Amino acid sequence: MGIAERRLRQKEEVRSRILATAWQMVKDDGWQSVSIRKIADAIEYSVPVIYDHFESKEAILMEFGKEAFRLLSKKIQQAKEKSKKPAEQLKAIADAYWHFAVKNKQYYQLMFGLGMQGCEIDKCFPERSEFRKQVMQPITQMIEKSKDPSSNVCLKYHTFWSILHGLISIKFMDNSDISDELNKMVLDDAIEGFIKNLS
Amino acid sequence: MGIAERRLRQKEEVRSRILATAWQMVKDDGWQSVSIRKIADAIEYSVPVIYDHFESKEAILMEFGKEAFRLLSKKIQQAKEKSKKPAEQLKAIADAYWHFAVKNKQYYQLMFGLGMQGCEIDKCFPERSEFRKQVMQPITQMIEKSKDPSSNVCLKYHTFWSILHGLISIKFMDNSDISDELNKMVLDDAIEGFIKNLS
DNA sequence: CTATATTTGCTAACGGTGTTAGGTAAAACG
DNA sequence: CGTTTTACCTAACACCGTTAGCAAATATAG
Repeated sequence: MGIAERRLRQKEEVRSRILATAWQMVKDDGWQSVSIRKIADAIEYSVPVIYDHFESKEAILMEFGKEAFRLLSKKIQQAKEKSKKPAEQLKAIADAYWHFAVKNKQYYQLMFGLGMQGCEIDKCFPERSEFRKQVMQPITQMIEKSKDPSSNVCLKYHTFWSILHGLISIKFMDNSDISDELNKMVLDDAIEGFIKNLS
Repeated sequence: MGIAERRLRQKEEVRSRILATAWQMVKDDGWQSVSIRKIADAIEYSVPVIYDHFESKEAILMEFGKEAFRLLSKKIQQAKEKSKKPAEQLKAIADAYWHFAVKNKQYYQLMFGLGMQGCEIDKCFPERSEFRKQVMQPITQMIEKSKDPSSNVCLKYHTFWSILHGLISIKFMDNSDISDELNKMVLDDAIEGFIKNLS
Protein backbone atom coordinates (compact mmCIF):
# COMPACT_ATOMS: atom_id res chain seq x y z
CA MET A 1 0.00 0.00 0.00
CA GLY A 2 2.34 2.68 -1.32
CA ILE A 3 -0.38 5.29 -1.35
CA ALA A 4 0.03 6.28 2.27
CA GLU A 5 3.75 6.46 1.80
CA ARG A 6 3.53 8.69 -1.21
CA ARG A 7 1.17 10.96 0.68
CA LEU A 8 3.56 11.10 3.57
CA ARG A 9 6.35 11.93 1.19
CA GLN A 10 4.29 14.68 -0.39
CA LYS A 11 3.43 16.11 2.99
CA GLU A 12 7.07 15.99 3.96
CA GLU A 13 7.89 17.81 0.77
CA VAL A 14 5.51 20.64 1.54
CA ARG A 15 6.97 20.86 5.02
CA SER A 16 10.48 21.21 3.74
CA ARG A 17 9.41 23.74 1.16
CA ILE A 18 7.93 25.81 3.98
CA LEU A 19 11.21 25.63 5.83
CA ALA A 20 13.25 26.39 2.75
CA THR A 21 11.16 29.42 1.93
CA ALA A 22 11.27 30.70 5.49
CA TRP A 23 14.99 30.25 5.61
CA GLN A 24 15.42 32.18 2.40
CA MET A 25 13.49 35.03 4.01
CA VAL A 26 15.64 34.91 7.12
CA LYS A 27 18.77 35.03 5.00
CA ASP A 28 17.49 37.84 2.82
CA ASP A 29 15.88 40.17 5.32
CA GLY A 30 16.28 38.75 8.81
CA TRP A 31 13.89 36.70 10.86
CA GLN A 32 11.64 39.69 11.45
CA SER A 33 10.57 39.57 7.86
CA VAL A 34 9.31 36.00 7.91
CA SER A 35 5.57 35.97 7.42
CA ILE A 36 3.14 33.09 7.18
CA ARG A 37 1.33 34.78 4.34
CA LYS A 38 4.47 35.32 2.32
CA ILE A 39 5.49 31.72 2.83
CA ALA A 40 2.07 30.54 1.70
CA ASP A 41 2.36 32.71 -1.34
CA ALA A 42 5.79 31.40 -2.21
CA ILE A 43 4.92 27.74 -1.90
CA GLU A 44 1.63 28.30 -3.74
CA TYR A 45 -0.60 27.01 -1.01
CA SER A 46 -3.16 28.78 1.07
CA VAL A 47 -2.28 30.05 4.53
CA PRO A 48 -3.91 27.37 6.71
CA VAL A 49 -1.88 24.63 5.05
CA ILE A 50 1.14 25.92 6.91
CA TYR A 51 -0.65 25.28 10.17
CA ASP A 52 -0.99 21.63 9.20
CA HIS A 53 2.77 21.44 9.46
CA PHE A 54 3.69 23.93 12.17
CA GLU A 55 1.88 25.09 15.25
CA SER A 56 2.81 28.69 14.78
CA LYS A 57 5.23 31.02 13.12
CA GLU A 58 7.49 30.78 16.12
CA ALA A 59 7.65 27.02 15.70
CA ILE A 60 9.05 27.48 12.24
CA LEU A 61 11.79 29.78 13.47
CA MET A 62 12.46 27.43 16.33
CA GLU A 63 13.23 24.71 13.84
CA PHE A 64 16.18 26.75 12.69
CA GLY A 65 17.28 27.30 16.25
CA LYS A 66 17.42 23.57 16.81
CA GLU A 67 19.34 23.02 13.64
CA ALA A 68 21.71 25.76 14.69
CA PHE A 69 22.41 24.13 18.03
CA ARG A 70 23.09 20.84 16.34
CA LEU A 71 25.51 22.43 13.93
CA LEU A 72 27.27 24.27 16.74
CA SER A 73 27.66 21.04 18.68
CA LYS A 74 29.24 19.41 15.67
CA LYS A 75 31.69 22.25 15.23
CA ILE A 76 32.61 22.20 18.91
CA GLN A 77 33.16 18.47 18.74
CA GLN A 78 35.48 18.82 15.80
CA ALA A 79 37.38 21.54 17.60
CA LYS A 80 37.85 19.42 20.68
CA GLU A 81 39.24 16.58 18.66
CA LYS A 82 42.17 18.70 17.57
CA SER A 83 43.96 18.21 20.86
CA LYS A 84 43.92 16.20 24.06
CA LYS A 85 45.10 18.99 26.33
CA PRO A 86 42.17 20.68 28.04
CA ALA A 87 43.67 24.15 27.76
CA GLU A 88 44.12 23.79 24.04
CA GLN A 89 40.70 22.28 23.73
CA LEU A 90 39.17 25.32 25.38
CA LYS A 91 40.99 27.62 23.05
CA ALA A 92 39.85 25.60 20.07
CA ILE A 93 36.28 25.63 21.35
CA ALA A 94 36.31 29.39 21.75
CA ASP A 95 37.70 29.65 18.27
CA ALA A 96 35.06 27.38 16.81
CA TYR A 97 32.28 29.18 18.64
CA TRP A 98 33.46 32.50 17.33
CA HIS A 99 33.67 31.27 13.77
CA PHE A 100 30.30 29.62 13.98
CA ALA A 101 28.69 32.85 15.12
CA VAL A 102 30.40 35.00 12.54
CA LYS A 103 29.71 32.66 9.66
CA ASN A 104 26.14 31.93 10.70
CA LYS A 105 24.92 35.22 12.01
CA GLN A 106 21.29 34.43 11.28
CA TYR A 107 21.58 31.14 13.08
CA TYR A 108 23.18 32.76 16.05
CA GLN A 109 20.50 35.41 16.27
CA LEU A 110 17.81 32.77 16.16
CA MET A 111 19.55 30.90 18.95
CA PHE A 112 19.83 33.82 21.32
CA GLY A 113 19.44 37.23 19.97
CA LEU A 114 15.97 37.87 19.00
CA GLY A 115 14.11 38.56 22.21
CA MET A 116 11.82 35.85 20.81
CA GLN A 117 9.67 36.78 23.79
CA GLY A 118 8.06 33.68 25.27
CA CYS A 119 11.05 31.38 24.98
CA GLU A 120 13.05 30.31 27.97
CA ILE A 121 15.92 29.03 25.96
CA ASP A 122 16.51 25.97 28.12
CA LYS A 123 13.05 24.58 27.57
CA CYS A 124 12.93 25.59 23.95
CA PHE A 125 16.31 24.24 23.02
CA PRO A 126 17.30 21.18 24.99
CA GLU A 127 20.00 20.94 22.34
CA ARG A 128 21.87 23.54 24.30
CA SER A 129 22.81 21.11 27.02
CA GLU A 130 25.06 19.27 24.58
CA PHE A 131 27.15 22.38 24.27
CA ARG A 132 27.34 22.74 28.02
CA LYS A 133 28.61 19.22 28.45
CA GLN A 134 31.21 19.68 25.77
CA VAL A 135 32.60 22.79 27.39
CA MET A 136 32.39 21.60 30.95
CA GLN A 137 34.50 18.54 30.34
CA PRO A 138 37.81 20.27 29.59
CA ILE A 139 37.12 22.86 32.26
CA THR A 140 36.66 20.11 34.82
CA GLN A 141 39.90 18.50 33.75
CA MET A 142 41.77 21.74 34.06
CA ILE A 143 40.38 22.52 37.47
CA GLU A 144 41.34 19.10 38.76
CA LYS A 145 44.95 19.69 37.84
CA SER A 146 44.99 23.32 38.91
CA LYS A 147 46.28 25.15 41.95
CA ASP A 148 42.76 25.63 43.20
CA PRO A 149 40.81 22.41 42.61
CA SER A 150 37.93 23.74 44.65
CA SER A 151 36.83 26.02 41.83
CA ASN A 152 33.24 25.77 40.79
CA VAL A 153 33.03 24.19 37.36
CA CYS A 154 29.59 25.51 36.70
CA LEU A 155 30.72 29.00 37.51
CA LYS A 156 33.68 28.74 35.21
CA TYR A 157 31.59 27.38 32.41
CA HIS A 158 29.31 30.35 32.79
CA THR A 159 32.19 32.76 32.68
CA PHE A 160 33.58 31.13 29.58
CA TRP A 161 30.30 31.30 27.77
CA SER A 162 29.64 34.85 28.91
CA ILE A 163 32.85 36.09 27.41
CA LEU A 164 32.02 34.45 24.11
CA HIS A 165 28.41 35.50 24.00
CA GLY A 166 29.08 39.02 25.18
CA LEU A 167 31.67 39.63 22.55
CA ILE A 168 29.53 38.23 19.78
CA SER A 169 26.35 40.00 20.68
CA ILE A 170 28.21 43.26 20.96
CA LYS A 171 29.77 42.64 17.59
CA PHE A 172 26.35 42.05 16.09
CA MET A 173 24.89 45.09 17.79
CA ASP A 174 27.15 47.77 16.49
CA ASN A 175 28.00 46.34 13.13
CA SER A 176 30.52 48.11 13.20
CA ASP A 177 33.54 50.29 13.16
CA ILE A 178 35.47 47.51 14.84
CA SER A 179 37.08 45.07 12.48
CA ASP A 180 36.79 41.33 12.81
CA GLU A 181 40.50 41.05 13.40
CA LEU A 182 40.32 43.32 16.41
CA ASN A 183 37.33 41.44 17.69
CA LYS A 184 39.15 38.19 17.32
CA MET A 185 42.04 39.68 19.27
CA VAL A 186 39.68 40.70 22.04
CA LEU A 187 38.37 37.18 22.13
CA ASP A 188 41.80 35.61 22.27
CA ASP A 189 42.82 38.07 24.92
CA ALA A 190 39.84 37.35 27.09
CA ILE A 191 40.00 33.60 26.68
CA GLU A 192 43.68 33.58 27.41
CA GLY A 193 43.02 35.50 30.61
CA PHE A 194 40.31 33.04 31.49
CA ILE A 195 42.55 30.02 30.94
CA LYS A 196 45.43 31.54 32.89
CA ASN A 197 43.11 32.19 35.77
CA LEU A 198 41.98 28.60 35.57
CA SER A 199 45.32 26.83 35.74
CA MET B 1 1.05 86.23 25.96
CA GLY B 2 0.64 83.23 28.28
CA ILE B 3 -1.62 81.47 25.85
CA ALA B 4 1.15 79.94 23.80
CA GLU B 5 2.87 78.84 26.96
CA ARG B 6 -0.20 77.18 28.33
CA ARG B 7 -0.63 75.36 25.04
CA LEU B 8 2.93 74.26 25.10
CA ARG B 9 2.47 73.02 28.62
CA GLN B 10 -0.63 71.11 27.64
CA LYS B 11 1.14 69.59 24.68
CA GLU B 12 4.01 68.63 26.93
CA GLU B 13 1.56 67.03 29.29
CA VAL B 14 0.11 64.84 26.58
CA ARG B 15 3.60 63.86 25.55
CA SER B 16 4.54 62.80 29.01
CA ARG B 17 1.30 60.90 29.43
CA ILE B 18 2.15 58.98 26.27
CA LEU B 19 5.53 58.12 27.70
CA ALA B 20 4.11 57.19 31.08
CA THR B 21 1.55 54.90 29.53
CA ALA B 22 4.09 53.28 27.25
CA TRP B 23 6.44 52.76 30.15
CA GLN B 24 3.71 51.12 32.17
CA MET B 25 3.17 48.71 29.30
CA VAL B 26 6.87 47.95 29.09
CA LYS B 27 6.98 47.26 32.80
CA ASP B 28 3.86 45.12 32.78
CA ASP B 29 4.31 43.03 29.66
CA GLY B 30 7.61 43.90 28.03
CA TRP B 31 8.36 46.26 25.18
CA GLN B 32 6.81 43.89 22.67
CA SER B 33 3.38 44.66 24.05
CA VAL B 34 3.58 48.40 23.51
CA SER B 35 1.06 49.44 20.90
CA ILE B 36 0.16 52.87 19.58
CA ARG B 37 -3.49 52.01 19.65
CA LYS B 38 -3.43 50.91 23.25
CA ILE B 39 -1.60 54.05 24.25
CA ALA B 40 -4.14 56.20 22.44
CA ASP B 41 -6.87 54.35 24.25
CA ALA B 42 -5.27 54.82 27.63
CA ILE B 43 -4.66 58.55 27.26
CA GLU B 44 -8.13 59.00 25.76
CA TYR B 45 -6.98 60.53 22.53
CA SER B 46 -7.24 59.25 19.00
CA VAL B 47 -4.36 57.44 17.41
CA PRO B 48 -2.94 60.20 15.15
CA VAL B 49 -2.41 62.49 18.13
CA ILE B 50 0.48 60.30 19.15
CA TYR B 51 2.16 61.00 15.85
CA ASP B 52 2.10 64.71 16.68
CA HIS B 53 4.48 63.89 19.49
CA PHE B 54 6.55 61.00 18.19
CA GLU B 55 7.66 60.02 14.75
CA SER B 56 6.95 56.37 15.27
CA LYS B 57 6.50 53.68 17.84
CA GLU B 58 10.20 53.02 17.80
CA ALA B 59 10.86 56.63 18.68
CA ILE B 60 8.85 56.20 21.85
CA LEU B 61 10.84 53.17 22.90
CA MET B 62 14.02 54.92 21.97
CA GLU B 63 13.19 57.63 24.47
CA PHE B 64 13.50 55.05 27.20
CA GLY B 65 16.76 53.84 25.78
CA LYS B 66 18.20 57.31 26.02
CA GLU B 67 16.97 57.72 29.54
CA ALA B 68 18.49 54.37 30.38
CA PHE B 69 21.89 55.36 29.07
CA ARG B 70 21.79 58.56 31.05
CA LEU B 71 20.93 56.68 34.22
CA LEU B 72 23.67 54.15 33.62
CA SER B 73 26.20 56.92 33.14
CA LYS B 74 25.18 58.45 36.44
CA LYS B 75 25.54 55.14 38.24
CA ILE B 76 28.95 54.53 36.71
CA GLN B 77 30.05 57.99 37.68
CA GLN B 78 29.01 57.41 41.26
CA ALA B 79 30.83 54.11 41.29
CA LYS B 80 34.02 55.66 40.03
CA GLU B 81 33.97 58.28 42.72
CA LYS B 82 34.27 55.63 45.39
CA SER B 83 38.00 55.24 44.81
CA LYS B 84 40.94 56.80 43.06
CA LYS B 85 42.71 53.55 42.24
CA PRO B 86 41.93 52.47 38.69
CA ALA B 87 41.71 48.81 39.60
CA GLU B 88 39.16 49.48 42.28
CA GLN B 89 37.32 51.83 39.99
CA LEU B 90 37.00 49.10 37.41
CA LYS B 91 35.65 46.72 39.97
CA ALA B 92 33.17 49.31 41.16
CA ILE B 93 32.10 50.02 37.59
CA ALA B 94 31.51 46.35 36.90
CA ASP B 95 29.53 46.17 40.08
CA ALA B 96 27.43 49.19 39.23
CA TYR B 97 26.82 47.94 35.70
CA TRP B 98 25.64 44.62 37.02
CA HIS B 99 23.30 46.16 39.52
CA PHE B 100 21.94 48.57 36.99
CA ALA B 101 21.09 45.74 34.62
CA VAL B 102 19.53 43.55 37.25
CA LYS B 103 17.46 46.31 38.79
CA ASN B 104 16.41 47.80 35.46
CA LYS B 105 15.91 44.79 33.29
CA GLN B 106 13.46 46.54 31.01
CA TYR B 107 15.84 49.43 30.55
CA TYR B 108 18.67 47.10 29.77
CA GLN B 109 16.66 45.21 27.20
CA LEU B 110 15.67 48.43 25.50
CA MET B 111 19.31 49.46 25.40
CA PHE B 112 20.60 46.29 23.78
CA GLY B 113 18.45 43.28 23.83
CA LEU B 114 15.57 43.74 21.65
CA GLY B 115 16.84 43.14 18.17
CA MET B 116 15.09 46.46 17.54
CA GLN B 117 15.97 45.72 13.95
CA GLY B 118 17.02 48.90 12.17
CA CYS B 119 19.02 50.43 14.98
CA GLU B 120 22.78 50.57 14.87
CA ILE B 121 23.17 51.32 18.51
CA ASP B 122 25.94 53.84 18.03
CA LYS B 123 23.88 56.11 15.84
CA CYS B 124 20.73 55.61 17.87
CA PHE B 125 22.28 56.19 21.22
CA PRO B 126 25.13 58.64 21.17
CA GLU B 127 24.70 58.51 24.93
CA ARG B 128 26.64 55.30 24.85
CA SER B 129 29.92 57.06 24.22
CA GLU B 130 29.76 58.56 27.68
CA PHE B 131 29.96 55.07 29.12
CA ARG B 132 32.89 54.21 26.90
CA LYS B 133 34.82 57.21 28.07
CA GLN B 134 34.13 56.45 31.70
CA VAL B 135 35.40 52.92 31.39
CA MET B 136 38.35 53.66 29.18
CA GLN B 137 39.85 56.16 31.57
CA PRO B 138 40.73 53.75 34.41
CA ILE B 139 41.77 51.11 31.91
CA THR B 140 44.20 53.54 30.31
CA GLN B 141 45.62 54.42 33.69
CA MET B 142 46.12 50.79 34.56
CA ILE B 143 47.77 49.98 31.28
CA GLU B 144 50.20 52.86 31.66
CA LYS B 145 51.43 51.49 34.97
CA SER B 146 51.34 47.86 33.89
CA LYS B 147 54.00 45.39 32.83
CA ASP B 148 52.84 45.67 29.26
CA PRO B 149 52.08 49.31 28.49
CA SER B 150 51.70 48.51 24.82
CA SER B 151 48.29 46.94 25.42
CA ASN B 152 45.50 48.23 23.27
CA VAL B 153 43.09 50.23 25.41
CA CYS B 154 40.25 49.92 22.97
CA LEU B 155 40.69 46.18 22.92
CA LYS B 156 40.67 45.97 26.69
CA TYR B 157 37.59 48.14 26.94
CA HIS B 158 35.86 45.83 24.56
CA THR B 159 36.83 42.80 26.57
CA PHE B 160 35.60 44.39 29.77
CA TRP B 161 32.26 45.29 28.31
CA SER B 162 31.91 41.91 26.63
CA ILE B 163 32.26 40.08 29.89
CA LEU B 164 29.61 42.27 31.49
CA HIS B 165 27.21 42.19 28.60
CA GLY B 166 27.60 38.50 27.98
CA LEU B 167 26.90 37.59 31.54
CA ILE B 168 23.87 39.81 31.74
CA SER B 169 22.31 38.80 28.49
CA ILE B 170 22.76 35.16 29.37
CA LYS B 171 21.21 35.79 32.72
CA PHE B 172 18.22 37.40 31.06
CA MET B 173 17.94 34.64 28.50
CA ASP B 174 17.56 31.67 30.74
CA ASN B 175 15.79 33.27 33.64
CA SER B 176 16.86 30.91 35.33
CA ASP B 177 18.00 28.04 37.43
CA ILE B 178 21.12 30.01 38.27
CA SER B 179 20.80 32.25 41.27
CA ASP B 180 21.82 35.87 41.29
CA GLU B 181 24.48 35.15 43.86
CA LEU B 182 26.15 32.63 41.60
CA ASN B 183 25.90 35.03 38.70
CA LYS B 184 27.47 37.74 40.76
CA MET B 185 30.29 35.33 41.62
CA VAL B 186 30.83 34.61 37.97
CA LEU B 187 31.03 38.30 37.32
CA ASP B 188 33.50 38.94 40.10
CA ASP B 189 35.55 35.99 38.97
CA ALA B 190 35.69 37.18 35.39
CA ILE B 191 36.40 40.78 36.23
CA GLU B 192 39.10 39.79 38.66
CA GLY B 193 40.72 37.72 35.96
CA PHE B 194 40.48 40.65 33.62
CA ILE B 195 42.07 43.05 36.05
CA LYS B 196 44.85 40.64 36.94
CA ASN B 197 45.59 40.23 33.28
CA LEU B 198 45.73 43.99 32.95
CA SER B 199 48.21 44.85 35.67
C1' DC C 1 -17.14 91.72 17.04
C1' DT C 2 -16.50 89.48 12.93
C1' DA C 3 -13.68 87.14 9.49
C1' DT C 4 -9.69 84.68 8.49
C1' DA C 5 -6.05 81.66 9.69
C1' DT C 6 -4.18 78.20 12.60
C1' DT C 7 -4.12 74.59 15.45
C1' DT C 8 -6.23 70.31 17.29
C1' DG C 9 -8.19 66.20 17.02
C1' DC C 10 -11.06 63.06 14.77
C1' DT C 11 -12.83 59.31 11.51
C1' DA C 12 -11.70 56.18 8.30
C1' DA C 13 -8.86 54.05 5.55
C1' DC C 14 -4.49 51.37 3.65
C1' DG C 15 -1.88 47.57 3.86
C1' DG C 16 -0.07 44.62 6.66
C1' DT C 17 0.19 40.71 10.59
C1' DG C 18 -0.94 35.68 13.01
C1' DT C 19 -4.55 32.60 13.57
C1' DT C 20 -8.88 29.85 13.00
C1' DA C 21 -13.78 28.45 11.81
C1' DG C 22 -16.26 26.25 8.39
C1' DG C 23 -17.22 24.53 4.05
C1' DT C 24 -16.13 22.15 -0.56
C1' DA C 25 -14.04 19.21 -3.63
C1' DA C 26 -11.00 15.53 -4.40
C1' DA C 27 -9.09 11.20 -3.23
C1' DA C 28 -9.18 6.63 -0.96
C1' DC C 29 -11.68 2.81 0.82
C1' DG C 30 -15.27 -0.69 1.40
C1' DC D 1 -20.84 3.24 -6.68
C1' DG D 2 -21.52 5.28 -2.22
C1' DT D 3 -19.29 6.68 1.95
C1' DT D 4 -15.72 8.43 4.62
C1' DT D 5 -11.61 10.61 5.11
C1' DT D 6 -8.26 13.99 3.80
C1' DA D 7 -6.66 18.12 1.59
C1' DC D 8 -7.36 22.50 0.76
C1' DC D 9 -9.45 27.01 0.33
C1' DT D 10 -12.23 31.18 1.31
C1' DA D 11 -13.30 34.33 4.52
C1' DA D 12 -13.27 36.07 8.64
C1' DC D 13 -11.43 37.75 13.39
C1' DA D 14 -8.68 40.65 15.86
C1' DC D 15 -4.96 42.90 15.85
C1' DC D 16 -0.92 46.12 14.19
C1' DG D 17 1.67 50.93 12.49
C1' DT D 18 0.84 54.66 9.73
C1' DT D 19 -1.40 58.48 7.11
C1' DA D 20 -4.85 61.27 4.32
C1' DG D 21 -8.38 64.32 4.78
C1' DC D 22 -11.79 66.69 7.11
C1' DA D 23 -14.42 69.16 11.00
C1' DA D 24 -14.44 71.77 15.00
C1' DA D 25 -12.34 74.65 18.22
C1' DT D 26 -9.23 78.22 19.07
C1' DA D 27 -6.40 82.32 18.33
C1' DT D 28 -5.18 86.38 15.50
C1' DA D 29 -6.05 90.47 12.65
C1' DG D 30 -8.97 93.92 10.89
